[in-house]
Amino acid sequence: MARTALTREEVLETAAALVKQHGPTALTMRRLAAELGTAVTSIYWHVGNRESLLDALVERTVADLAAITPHGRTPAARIVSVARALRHELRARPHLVAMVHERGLTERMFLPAQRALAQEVHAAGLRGTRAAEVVRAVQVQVVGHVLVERNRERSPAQSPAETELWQTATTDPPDPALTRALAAPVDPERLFVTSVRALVNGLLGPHGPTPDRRDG
Amino acid sequence: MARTALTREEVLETAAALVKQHGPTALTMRRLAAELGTAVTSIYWHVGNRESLLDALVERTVADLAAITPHGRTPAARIVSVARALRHELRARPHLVAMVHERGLTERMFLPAQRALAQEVHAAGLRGTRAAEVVRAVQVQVVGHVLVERNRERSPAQSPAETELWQTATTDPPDPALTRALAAPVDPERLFVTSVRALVNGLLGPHGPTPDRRDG
DNA sequence: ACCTGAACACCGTTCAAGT
DNA sequence: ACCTGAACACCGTTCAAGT
Repeated sequence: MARTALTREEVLETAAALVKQHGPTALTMRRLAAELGTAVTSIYWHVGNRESLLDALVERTVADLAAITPHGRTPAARIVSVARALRHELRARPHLVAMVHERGLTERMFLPAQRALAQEVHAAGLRGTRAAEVVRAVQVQVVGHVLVERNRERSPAQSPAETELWQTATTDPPDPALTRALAAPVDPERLFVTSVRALVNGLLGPHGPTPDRRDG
Repeated sequence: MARTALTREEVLETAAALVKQHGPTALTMRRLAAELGTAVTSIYWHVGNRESLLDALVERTVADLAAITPHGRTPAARIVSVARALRHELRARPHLVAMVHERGLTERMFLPAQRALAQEVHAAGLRGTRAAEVVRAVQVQVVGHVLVERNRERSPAQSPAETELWQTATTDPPDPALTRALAAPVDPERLFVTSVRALVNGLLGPHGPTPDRRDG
């Protein structure tokens, strides 16, 4: 009843498919073996153990991330376009990105984008440590947004809902319209673009970062 | 060999201690039982199962989060102070915060801070949906930073290091000082304050959010 | 070089039985 | 009302044995 020879590539492919469809918890060695039609222990010969199998999947994801090219006229617009593209790519593979994050390889994954951002910040006239700060601020902004967004999506029914919580506030709200707006659902794309634009304006604009003062 | 009567409170306390010291994976029902000096199955009577035990721990963390009060003179400074305090609180209990995040209760946990931010944004003269957008942008900014920071700390030795990656760049870097700065280690506190300040300036300042245009 | 089943030490959970 | 041990169906991993 021998099947065609098992390859490391085949193991990785099937494992990746399992993760994409049902999340990382669904990737058990026994289930993977069943999917492949082999004995559980054969997998060990090809990939070592579960941990290094996951490592390999993560490595793959990092490599998969397509190169991102900026679009737009001004440096600010081009930076925002990189941020948007980045967000899009990350959201296309949530499970695998989460695994990259858990393994602390987010930095690695972001390198191509970082290069693109660096070029734009340079074009905007910033140099040295100040320029680096802008690159990093944008990078953190993007990763942070994606992580928070994903979190929000995974749990659409908060209990109690924000609405309810705001209604039970002890102090009267200063602005009913604000209260209503905070109780309403979020448009993540919109919030994302608004935030990135504000951050970039704040960093590139006349009020830019003040490297020497630390007090709030 | 009967010990004093087991209480739900005692179970939660011991479970929380285990998580704080060794992370959530260390919290197995058998280990918890050993720590408590009872049979594994006794725990089930008090907390149902592992899942609802974790739920209870998360609920506790949300409740534990101390009320945060703004400091400073201008609304912008007061917003930044809330952001810093928030970051500090979150970083004090990383494992539990991660669990709150995984369970999608980040929103809930942030409500007190959200109220404080709302008041400051109101004081800064913003109203309605625009004000709400600022509150949310700052909130995401803080959570995002904390998540990314924690990720960076958990894996101090990136392989290959950023330095190495930048050195192997195919295109010549436009700014050697920028390249050097990006290869150097990050000061997270500094990056955080710079980013929040820039975001707040960008949102409250003259270039504020433009709610109707969506193009980058 | 590659694959296998048996075995080990773990899990979370259920359940009938105790007091 | 509270606690217990036995049992079940899972894990990841090791290892001696096969070809």
